[in-house]
Amino acid sequence: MGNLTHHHHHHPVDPEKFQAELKDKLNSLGYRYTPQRQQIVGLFLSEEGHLTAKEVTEHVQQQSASIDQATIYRSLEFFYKIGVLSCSQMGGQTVYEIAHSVPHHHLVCTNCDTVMPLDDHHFDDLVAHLWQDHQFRAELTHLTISGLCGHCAN
Amino acid sequence: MGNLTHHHHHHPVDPEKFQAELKDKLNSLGYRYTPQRQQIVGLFLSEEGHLTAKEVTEHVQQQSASIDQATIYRSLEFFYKIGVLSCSQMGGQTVYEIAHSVPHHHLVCTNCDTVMPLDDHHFDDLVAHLWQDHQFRAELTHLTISGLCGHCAN
DNA sequence: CTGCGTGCAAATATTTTGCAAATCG
DNA sequence: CGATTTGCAAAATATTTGCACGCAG
Repeated sequence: MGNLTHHHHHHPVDPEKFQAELKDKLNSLGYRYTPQRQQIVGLFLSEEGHLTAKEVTEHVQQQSASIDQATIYRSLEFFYKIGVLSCSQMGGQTVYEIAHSVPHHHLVCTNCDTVMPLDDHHFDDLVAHLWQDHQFRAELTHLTISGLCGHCAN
Repeated sequence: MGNLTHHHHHHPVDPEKFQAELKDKLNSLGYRYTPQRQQIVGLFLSEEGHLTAKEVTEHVQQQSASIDQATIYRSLEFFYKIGVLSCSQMGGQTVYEIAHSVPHHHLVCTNCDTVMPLDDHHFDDLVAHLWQDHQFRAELTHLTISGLCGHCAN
């Protein structure tokens, strides 16, 4: 199980603004935005990729504080439930990332482990076919497709 | 994590012939076709679906003998390596099934947990688009698509 | 008989849970 | 203050490994 590199791309969100709004959101729901939670969300904002629970733990504990594993797990689950993080399966591992409003998928290069986001619209035809041919109402969220990226395919 | 029901469809292979040929294949490679391995393969032939290591253990141990967990894990890995079983991820779980020569995928109903096989050709257009638009050479093997089956969608 | 494979037990890895103490609002 | 969260420790779950014995070929 190799460690995953991530495709960084500049995000439109301002981290500080995001965190401030998130704090308000949590507070208005009766939840708290603790330093631990801030640190975890901060990590996802700076990394802008998908991280496993283990990776989150490593990054966060290396940064400074010693946040307990259990806290990491509970926080990831918490943020997933309230829709701040999304969760998917990549190579048998559960990975989390900031939840985008637009559904998207991932292309993973089996050679260099680069992960590229893939827009949802690529699956429109497939979804239509599945409905027509199989009466199957596909819910395509966070599909992961393996293969060779342009760089490694040549 | 609900337990998975499977879509049974009659297989073109004769279980006894399959097992006999498999024995020959293993022997010619210097491997042995032990009762434990026979039982495991027999299970996959009769179930004709995907099973987790845990499910294999339950079925096999319930059948008669008490095969050790470790043996199950080692056998699944063994059969995967020599190409008799294929392996994929479904809902975060590793599942195995008899390796078919024709690549195929799965539709999983999130309501009734039914699993339906899906032919590879549905993805031809997608693969072509990924290559054209993203220079990505997709290796589509064992994709799992969630959604509602015809029965549950209505 | 030879070495591949199994059972057993223990190690390792991953995730979850109970509970008392800490702390955010 | 009071409910939410955290840390800690222990439990539950999942998978792997070492080793001596058993058995298929």
